[in-house]
Amino acid sequence: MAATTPPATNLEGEDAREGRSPMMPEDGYEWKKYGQKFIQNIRKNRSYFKCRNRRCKAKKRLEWLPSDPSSIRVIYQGAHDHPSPRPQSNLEQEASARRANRYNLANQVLGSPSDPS
DNA sequence: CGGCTTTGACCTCAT
DNA sequence: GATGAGGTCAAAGCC
Ligand SMILES: [Zn+2]
Repeated sequence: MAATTPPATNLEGEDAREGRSPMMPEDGYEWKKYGQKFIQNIRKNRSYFKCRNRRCKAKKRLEWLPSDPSSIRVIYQGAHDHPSPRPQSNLEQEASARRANRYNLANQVLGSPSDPS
């Protein structure tokens, strides 16, 4: 194999930083990731997000199976002190609000592709 | 320069 | 009293 060591052609690119952890799901707010841990209790991966606003105590956590990173569960904790600086989608925005109303003002669970229960 | 992401270490609570 | 799990903060690196 002559070990050519392709210098320029970065074909194999280690740029494959994708698929590791779910990207920041913009749901209408800005979040800052501050931790990630594997929960043994449910055998799931958990990502911890905090609202960009220091005044806001709203937190968000992403939970997904290491075997199925496609299905992500979003758990919102706390409430915001400021309106959404990021209009997401009239349709989804209403849906989100409706869901929150159905569950709690600070404790909702969203399913990724298809919501289970 | 600022801001965000990632990992490790540290803290706390329950058993 | 110690351990494990869960949760949070800080520092470094990168753009
Ligand atoms: Zn907020």
